[in-house]
Amino acid sequence: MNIGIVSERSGLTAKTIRYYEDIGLVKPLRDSNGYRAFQEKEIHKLTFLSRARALGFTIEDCRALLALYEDETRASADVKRIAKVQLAQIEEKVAALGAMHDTLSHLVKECAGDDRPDCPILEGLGKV
Amino acid sequence: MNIGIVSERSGLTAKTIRYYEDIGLVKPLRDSNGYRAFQEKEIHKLTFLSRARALGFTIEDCRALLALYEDETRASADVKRIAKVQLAQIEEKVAALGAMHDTLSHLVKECAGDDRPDCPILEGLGKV
DNA sequence: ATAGTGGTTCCAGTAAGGGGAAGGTCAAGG
DNA sequence: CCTTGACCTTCCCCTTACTGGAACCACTAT
Repeated sequence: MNIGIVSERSGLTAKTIRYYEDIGLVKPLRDSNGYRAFQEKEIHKLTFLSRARALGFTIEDCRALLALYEDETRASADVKRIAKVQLAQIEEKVAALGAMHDTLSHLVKECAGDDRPDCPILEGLGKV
Repeated sequence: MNIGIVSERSGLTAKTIRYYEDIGLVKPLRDSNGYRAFQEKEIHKLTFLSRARALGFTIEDCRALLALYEDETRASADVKRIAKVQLAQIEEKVAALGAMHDTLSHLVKECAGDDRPDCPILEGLGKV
């Protein structure tokens, strides 16, 4: 599978995919013509990367998560430990998003959608 | 209020706060000694930036959201429109995080935490 | 054969900061 | 009064995670 298809299916640009190869996140094979030859497994990894990056996980977070996916000889105790750390991070993110969601949707509700300039966004956005 | 306090309260580093001033996200006053003098309102903005950035919103997303907060002459119709776009983004993020959470917590559950190398993470992580 | 599309590498630039130097400022203690 | 230490300032370069563009090679189609 060529990089164009992979780009389409994973949601990453070809540029980004090449970059991810550079830094060792994926290691596609090569065809005799020099083209990268991706397999299904690579698509899954890249799709995951696409999502995780959009959610604010760093490349190194992603590397840790992919290592779980990758390492055939892993001990499940390690997997469990790493996964738990990431789970905690995810839960924090969900909570923060939830708070932002509440604030914004409250705002949307309160805002009559008219031309008055007194939307109550101010009180909620950055509450400590 | 000096930058150190603001850093502590907002969760951003002093460096980042100065950078945000550079790019026009905040405009603290200055004391006669040249120190930045922040007000409560600035803390709220910075706290919000801290959270939003950690969740993968771009600076430009944040700028749009802060514009709502900032613009005293805004029409609530505009506010509502922008807020709705952001709400949709947030909902997507929550859904994606939810999927990652399910996958990982499933993994944590399935993984006995022993030394067997067959953790079932593979099937879930990058499902298209 | 030639155009067009899509692949390759490489080099340079951007975004969003971080590290650290060189120096000014303030409060406390001797 | 002076110094010490913590905190502030600007400036410049470094890093991360890409993005754009040039120059060139490969496959397909007319």
